[in-house]
Amino acid sequence: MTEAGKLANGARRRRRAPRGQGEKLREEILAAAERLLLETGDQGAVSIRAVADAVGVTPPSIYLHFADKTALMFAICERHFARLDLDLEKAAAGSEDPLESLRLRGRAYVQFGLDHPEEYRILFMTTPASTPEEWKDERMMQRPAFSHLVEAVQTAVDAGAIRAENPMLVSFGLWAAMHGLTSLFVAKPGLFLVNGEALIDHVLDVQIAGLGVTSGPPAGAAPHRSAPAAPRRPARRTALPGR
Amino acid sequence: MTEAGKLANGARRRRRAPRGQGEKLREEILAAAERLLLETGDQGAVSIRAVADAVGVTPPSIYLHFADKTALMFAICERHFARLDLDLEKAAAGSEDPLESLRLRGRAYVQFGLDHPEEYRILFMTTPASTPEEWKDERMMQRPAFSHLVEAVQTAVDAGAIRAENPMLVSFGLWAAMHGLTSLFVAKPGLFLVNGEALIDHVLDVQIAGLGVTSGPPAGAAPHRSAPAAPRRPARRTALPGR
DNA sequence: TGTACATCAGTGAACGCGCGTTCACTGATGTAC
DNA sequence: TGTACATCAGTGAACGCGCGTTCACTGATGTAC
Repeated sequence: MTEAGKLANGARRRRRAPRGQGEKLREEILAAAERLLLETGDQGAVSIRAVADAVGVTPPSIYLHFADKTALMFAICERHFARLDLDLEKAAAGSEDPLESLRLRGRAYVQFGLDHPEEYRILFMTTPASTPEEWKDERMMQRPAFSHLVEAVQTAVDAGAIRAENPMLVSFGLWAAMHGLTSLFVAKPGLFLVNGEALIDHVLDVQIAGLGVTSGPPAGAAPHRSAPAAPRRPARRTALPGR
Repeated sequence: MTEAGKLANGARRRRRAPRGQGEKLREEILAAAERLLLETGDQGAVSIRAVADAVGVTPPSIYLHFADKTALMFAICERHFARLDLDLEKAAAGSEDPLESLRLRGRAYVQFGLDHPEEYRILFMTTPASTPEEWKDERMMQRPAFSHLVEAVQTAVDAGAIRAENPMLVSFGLWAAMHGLTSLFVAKPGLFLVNGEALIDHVLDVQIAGLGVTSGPPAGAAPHRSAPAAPRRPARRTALPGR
C-alpha cells in the first residue's frame, strides 16, 4: 500500500478532474505518452503502466479513455500525422517556384522525422500487423499529406518543370527517396559519415535533376558523355506489392 | 510432466548429437530461428522458447551455443549480411556497363529486402539501442556490401558516366533511395497503388539520370524549360547526424 | 439552509501470460585399464 | 573381454519480471427537494 497522495514511483498524485471534465485526463494521457515516447525513444518502454505513472493515475484509468493500448498509440500518431501535413504545407508555401517548393517539402519531411523519430517510426517503419484497420495500407495514401504531394508534383508538371507521364509514380518515387534518408537517420543516427545536410541536399538535387530528364520516354536523356541508356529490362517476377 | 520423447507442443524430440558434434545443434538453432523469423514475420515471435521448441530441444540448450538472445538474432543477420553482399556482387557482374551495373545492383538490393523482409528489418530498420557493439553505426559502413557500392560508383565516375565530386555522398544517396523503396515495401506491403516493378525502375531511372546531371556545380543542370536552379540555401540548424 | 441521493472520475487488487535466464542435475557415449 | 570412469550434450524446474486487462469498489462533487 502506497502512502496517500503518492504513486508507486513516489510522484505526486494528480488531482481528480471536476465533474464534467473527465475528458481532461484524455489529453493528459496523450501528452504524457508522447513525452515518454520521445524521452525513452522506445515504443516498447511506453507501457500502459508507465503512462499511468507519468500522468499520476492508476492503469485502469487509461481504459476510461482508450479502448486498448493500440488505440492509445495511434491516437498519438493521429496528431502527428496531422502535424506532418501542416509542416509540409507550410514549408511548401515558402516558394512560388514549383521545383523549389518541392525541395522545401522534401526538406520539411526529413526534418519532421528528425523532430519526431519515434512517431515517424510508428507511422512509417512498423509492420501492418500491429496497425489498426483505418491505418492500413491504401488508406494512408488518401491522407492529405500524400495527396498534397501528388498535387504539388502535378503543379510542377503543368509548369513544365518536370516531365512525368504519371504524377502518382513520381510522387511515390519522391516519397521513397526522402523516406530512405529519413528512416536511416531515424534507425541509425550515427550511421552517416558524411554531413547530413549535404546528403539531404544531394538527394534532392539528384531527384529534381533526374525528374527533369527522365520519367518520360528516355529521349534526350543521356547528358554528358555516358553509356547508352540502359534498355528497359523485362520485369523480374517476384513477390512484389502492387498490381 | 510431458510424455517421454515428446515436447510440450507434442513435436518429436530431437535426437541427441553424438559426442564430438555438439556444434550441430548450433546450426539447427540458427536454421530454426531463421525459419520462424520468416514464417511469423515477427521478430517478437521468435523467442528463445519458440526456437527451442522448433528445434526439439529445451530452452537452456540454446545457451550452450549463444550467450543470449541478442547474440542469436545477430548471428542470423550475420549470415544474411554476407549473403546480401554476395547477391549484390553477383547482380552487378551482370553487365560491363558501369551504369547498368549500378542499376542491377539497385534492383538486387530491393529484391533482397523482399526475399528476407524480417532480416532486412533487423539489419536496417531497428534502433541502435538493441544493436550489439560490433553492429553499431559506422562499423556498418566498413562492410563489404557498402564499400563495394562505393567502388562501383567510383568506376562509373571514372568512366564519365556520372558526375560526382564525392563518391561517398553519391553512394549514400543511392543507398538511401533504394532503402526508401525497400523499407516501405517491407513495412507496408500493401501500400503502393502503383506497380511495384515500375516504381523500382522509375526510382532507378531518376537516380541514374539525376546523377549524370547534377552532383557537381549545378552548371547545365536545368533541362527542359524550368525555373532557374534553386540557390543553395543555408543549412538549417538541427539535430542532424554526421559532422 | 440542510440533507438525501445520483453521478462518475478514478482506485486497488488481482488475473494469467510469456518472457529471458540460471542452476543443479542426468544419462548416453566413448575411453582407459 | 569386461568394467570403472570421465566427458559433455542436453534436461527439468524454477526464478523474477513487467506486461495488458478486468472487476468490484470508493468517495468527492454536484443536484433535487
